[in-house]
Amino acid sequence: MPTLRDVALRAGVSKAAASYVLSGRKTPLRIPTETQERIRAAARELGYHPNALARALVTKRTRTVALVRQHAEHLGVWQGFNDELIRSATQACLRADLDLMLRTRQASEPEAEAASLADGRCDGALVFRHLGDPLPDLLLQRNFPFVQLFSRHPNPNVPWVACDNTAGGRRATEYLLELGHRQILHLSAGSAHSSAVIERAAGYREAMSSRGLEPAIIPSGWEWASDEEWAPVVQALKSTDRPTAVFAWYDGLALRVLRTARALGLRVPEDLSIIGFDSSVMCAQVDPPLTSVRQPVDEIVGTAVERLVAQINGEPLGDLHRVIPPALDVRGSCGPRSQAEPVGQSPARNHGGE
Amino acid sequence: MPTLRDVALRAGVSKAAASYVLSGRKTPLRIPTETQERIRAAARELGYHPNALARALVTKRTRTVALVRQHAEHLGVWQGFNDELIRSATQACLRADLDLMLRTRQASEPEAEAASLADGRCDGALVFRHLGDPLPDLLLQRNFPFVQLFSRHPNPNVPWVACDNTAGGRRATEYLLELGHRQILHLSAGSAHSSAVIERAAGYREAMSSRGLEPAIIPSGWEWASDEEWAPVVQALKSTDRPTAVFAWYDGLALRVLRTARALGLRVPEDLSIIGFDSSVMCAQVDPPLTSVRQPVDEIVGTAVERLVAQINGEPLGDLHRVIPPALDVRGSCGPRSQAEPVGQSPARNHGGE
DNA sequence: CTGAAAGCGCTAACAG
DNA sequence: CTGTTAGCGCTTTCAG
Repeated sequence: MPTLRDVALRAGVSKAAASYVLSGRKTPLRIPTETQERIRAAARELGYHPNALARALVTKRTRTVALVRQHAEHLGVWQGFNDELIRSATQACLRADLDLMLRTRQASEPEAEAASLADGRCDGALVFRHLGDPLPDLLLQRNFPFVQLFSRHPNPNVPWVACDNTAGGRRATEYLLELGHRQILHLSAGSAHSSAVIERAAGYREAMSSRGLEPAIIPSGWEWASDEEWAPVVQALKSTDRPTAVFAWYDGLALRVLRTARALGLRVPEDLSIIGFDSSVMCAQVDPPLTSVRQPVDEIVGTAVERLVAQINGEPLGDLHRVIPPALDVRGSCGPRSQAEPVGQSPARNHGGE
Repeated sequence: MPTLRDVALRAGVSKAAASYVLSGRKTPLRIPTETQERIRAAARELGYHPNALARALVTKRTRTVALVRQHAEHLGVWQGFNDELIRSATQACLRADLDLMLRTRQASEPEAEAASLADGRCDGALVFRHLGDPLPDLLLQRNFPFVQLFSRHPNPNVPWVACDNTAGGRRATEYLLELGHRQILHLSAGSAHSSAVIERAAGYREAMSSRGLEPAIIPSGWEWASDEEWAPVVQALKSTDRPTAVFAWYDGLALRVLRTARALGLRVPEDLSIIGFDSSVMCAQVDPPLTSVRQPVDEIVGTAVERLVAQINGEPLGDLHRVIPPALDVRGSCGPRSQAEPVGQSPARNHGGE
């Protein structure tokens, strides 16, 4: 690989001169156009390309940011969502002229991980971690630029960009309420690993309570849960006073409810309405297409990258936290509460619910 | 950020000594355990972490590999597949103690892209590009370590790891033939952007020809195609001598066929059998679950990473090309040819196909 | 067994 | 306006 020295030698100038014209910054000194051309020609002939390591070592800039996810997520959880996250991050980085690094090497301890993030290879990080993960605080301590994605953080100094999940949960529930449903089951996560889980449930609770309805939450159930773990859901759907609608905290779960409903002989949306969250690509692929609350991933990630760049450039962020409103993508999995069971009392088939 | 000099100073030793014990390599010189401990303590107290840039500048190793995809794929094409690729690459890299870099910054020309890949930040690359992309040849010229994924390459010096797509296409077709189907439509890609497309079609042709059947291929149709572009498929399914089975070159297409079939009032698999390729996560989510040929992504990517590492370490690769056999994941979208139309002649409804 | 010194390839002061 | 010089933080050879 030819180095800057080779180019300088060939062009008959100093390394400094070559560096100036090749790195193409607002040159503080003027070099004759003729000389510039000579240098550029030499570089071209040699197939010269600057060594990014050497350059970064002195400039302290790599034009690379890291995307740090939960290690456990390597397992394939949140399938569609991860895909969208990467796609979105890729595009945002493309716009910002940044490369994206996926941190895969396992660190022994959180401290080591934080330290290694700040090892010079990346200018900053997009952090997508579980609630309670020590990384954000450690990064803050080290003064390393980062923005947390999709989740709030208890420490007010942690910058984050997230969807208004409470509003989303409320919206989903209200949509179901407007359709006449009263027995609405919410499927939440067993261990609340993100503020999203908690907030979506909170939104659900709010909407139910404001109508004087009793919230019903099954806090278990992963999409890939064993049949045993999924049993409470099956049981709920089988019971005589079963819910007429289900709001799942994310699409993967909603999809599983769809399959379970079908297996139980329940028609969707006639017998059971289902609404998910994230509005991932799969929603449009299934039958009926899944109605879902959309987290504007592109906007969230795009905003996060913008703010990360600002932070890297030392610009003040002003407000550290950014809340993006969710939207509702109505598809085909929700319908009015069954005609056979009109809103209110249904003398014929009232199983005592309400 | 504390540097090695700080650690050395604090421990009262030279930078060299500190470097030796902290980089923990098979030390060519022995340092007293007591001194070692002192150095380690100093490092710990200072929260020292080596600067990866400076280290890489001299060692010429970054323990990072790049994943280079087609730029157009930022659009969301091959949705499920991309997801699996990243997940798989992440895991393979984790095993090999490597970080994964997604090259997102757009290069003006192929030469510039090749040059920038070799800018020192990555030790090698996993290349997933369209057929005819100039990158592999350029990388070869530069002697930069890489392995191409999922596709063969006309240049025999390009190392690649791919699925036996011809066998996969044959397998899918034969499975349908065994179920009694004779009018089998193959959905291929308009512009063959990977050897996979071509080979899957070739496998289909082989299987059909060996039974003396006429291949029927619609070479258009992307999943996200406009309705106009999709029209030939709709037309084929509507025609009186419509195919009784469809083999789509990848799952996204198969899923769209499923939706189209449903819209046309065709039952799957009773009226129409559908088989896809890739066996992506979505296959299990739809109803009926999609039968699909599985490309063993983990094995392909895992092998590629292994071989990339070998190449980086300067070990000879032996055979440059690796073919991984596909598997068939039977789910619920294929059934025997309709009872109303028994294999062979169907006096009642013979539309002259065969 | 240890420590000084050279240098990886580049940028950015600073004299000429 | 140029070219020389001094590092960035680390590894590694080579005298002590």
